[in-house]
Amino acid sequence: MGLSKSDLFSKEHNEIAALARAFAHPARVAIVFHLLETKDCINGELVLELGLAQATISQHLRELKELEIIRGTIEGTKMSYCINPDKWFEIKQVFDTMFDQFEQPTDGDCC
Amino acid sequence: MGLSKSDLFSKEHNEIAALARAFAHPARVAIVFHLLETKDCINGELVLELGLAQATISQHLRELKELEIIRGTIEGTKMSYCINPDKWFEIKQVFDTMFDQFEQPTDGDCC
DNA sequence: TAATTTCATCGCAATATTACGATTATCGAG
DNA sequence: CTCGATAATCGTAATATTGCGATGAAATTA
Repeated sequence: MGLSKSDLFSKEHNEIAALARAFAHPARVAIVFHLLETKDCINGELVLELGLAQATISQHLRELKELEIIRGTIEGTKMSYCINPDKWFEIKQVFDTMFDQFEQPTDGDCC
Repeated sequence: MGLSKSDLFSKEHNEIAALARAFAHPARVAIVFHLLETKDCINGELVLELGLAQATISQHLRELKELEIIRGTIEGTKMSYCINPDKWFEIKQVFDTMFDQFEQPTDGDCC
């Protein structure tokens, strides 16, 4: 069948998966990196930067926006997008916590 | 059309996306968390833990294994999986670097 | 050796994602 | 108000992902 019976999994696991999904496509990674560098951009700029159609980029932007990773404000006839600092730190926190969960197996080698 | 014209994107962006994909499904997140906690587990244990079929979990394990996030060794008729420490730290590094790329917009508010 | 246990793989169905052309809505310029 | 520019949305095709039953392979046990 299809996708994720999300009620099988804990809220935490579902949330991490949802956040990871945001970065699970190179176009969205590229968009985020572009925003990290220029801290201000428009859809059209990205259409030139990446080689994707306007509709496609708009769709990726919407996904990032729905997760509140980015914010957009209308700037005349253009749009200005930027990283949402609060969410950015929240995500960083979530992943940091996960990565720090790992303990080196001091005793023997496990496998 | 379909998926990612991965040659449109930089090697770095593709790699981040591939790593993020590993965590982009709650079942895989749950598996990783289970390994983080018990640092040793078998497929069958996970079938009880999560509510998925044996074949499904085996498939998720394979994806994690292909990315070298986990390793598995044969233990009699069972399998013993564990986190791959080297890869774990590498991934942590990749994400840390990305998250630290963000600079708070000191001057004005951008959007 | 035959039965059992455990996991991987195959093949397929169901669903999600990605991509894009076409259309629509909004704003600024003339 | 009309036109041009810009980005969101719609509809749809192509592709990827998930999930699982059935089957297969390898080791253990009886």
